[in-house]
Amino acid sequence: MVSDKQKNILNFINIFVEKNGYAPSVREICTGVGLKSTSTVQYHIEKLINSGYLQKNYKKSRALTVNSQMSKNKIPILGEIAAGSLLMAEENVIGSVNYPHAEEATELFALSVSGDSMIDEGIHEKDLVIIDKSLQIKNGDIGAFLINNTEGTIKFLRNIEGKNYLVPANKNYKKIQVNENIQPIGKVVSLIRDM
Amino acid sequence: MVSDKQKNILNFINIFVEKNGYAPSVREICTGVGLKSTSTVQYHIEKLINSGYLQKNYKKSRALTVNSQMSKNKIPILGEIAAGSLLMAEENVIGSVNYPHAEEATELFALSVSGDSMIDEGIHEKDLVIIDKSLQIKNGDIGAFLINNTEGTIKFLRNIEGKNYLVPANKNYKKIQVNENIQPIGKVVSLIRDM
DNA sequence: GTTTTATTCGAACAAATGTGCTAATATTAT
DNA sequence: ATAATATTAGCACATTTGTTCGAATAAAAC
Repeated sequence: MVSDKQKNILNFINIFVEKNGYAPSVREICTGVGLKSTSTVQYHIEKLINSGYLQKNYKKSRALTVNSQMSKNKIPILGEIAAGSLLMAEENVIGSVNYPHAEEATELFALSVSGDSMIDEGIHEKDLVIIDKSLQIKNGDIGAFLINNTEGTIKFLRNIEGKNYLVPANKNYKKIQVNENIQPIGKVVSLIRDM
Repeated sequence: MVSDKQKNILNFINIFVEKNGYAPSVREICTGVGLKSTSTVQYHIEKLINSGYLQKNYKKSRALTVNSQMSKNKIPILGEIAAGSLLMAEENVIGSVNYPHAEEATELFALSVSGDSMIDEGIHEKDLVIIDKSLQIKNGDIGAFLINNTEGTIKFLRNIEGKNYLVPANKNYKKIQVNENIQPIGKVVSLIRDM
């Protein structure tokens, strides 16, 4: 739907806004992405608007706004992980949350905790955990895992006598040995609880 | 240092940015705050810049940025509450954190949790709790309290047989009856944990 | 190959916008 | 009252900036 050049422009705008606190002018985008004509930039901006990535205010300068889904510091909240569905599929997004530390929001998402299997670690039901897909889950880390392509869960990953286990922080639950039905999603990097 | 009109202008800019995603032009500020001359606005803008409230980029349109301390969604993190000191005194601010739900940042601040007296509620040492000074702490709420003007603490407030107690969520600690040495700071409304 | 579509450029225009200058008025200090 | 300071206004000017039109080039489809 959007070409590389358009992604390039969107990215430039994002970085510009992040750095300067206001959007670039058409001509600043020109030099920023290596284009010589303002109308070429207009052309791409219109495409980005039609694709829903940008918003504009007619005839106002620097009145570009990047739509929230792809703006920095804002990451999607996923609902229950549906069977076989792609994790980041849009139909699973039930909201979004600002997350100040996010540099690259693409690797991050939030998941609402269901169940009490991590209660002893102070992770409650309804808490929001931030998951970084780009970070490998190491021994001792808390990670998000997908079981049988059906169920999402938050657990400790622990290596015991050479074997990997998903270990809950609740005596009422048992640890599960990692097998081919369990795939890692990402490392839990943060927790947000509203009261 | 800054006059009412200048605060008025700063507030207008803040709201405008919040609403539109980009800063207002000089003439938009004119009509927004009820001034008829662009140079009057320039005059006030320069004052606000000299006072450190605003930043500007010379000859660029809509290139105003509100300095972070007074921008929305950003609230101060306080360190240990020093004896007798005013809670929000600047010397106690050790950082700041973005908090998406903040409408009026003035009533909110963040406190780093020390100790494990609320461990059974999943509130750990080093967690960041967001406190709303404008919300009264009611029976059953978790609140922040100042004891003997010296020590800050997070506890449940519970009314037992007509008397108010600060109740920890940890069997190793005892509840404390509320007396004149204990003053409420605000209600704990959120928790952030980085791992 | 031809046609269609996507992308780029150049130039010109009108509007929006920041700035500079001078003067008038209001407020405060002495 | 007088002087100093703060605030406001009006106007003109130079740039910046978004927009538009036509045409050239590149890429993709047929």
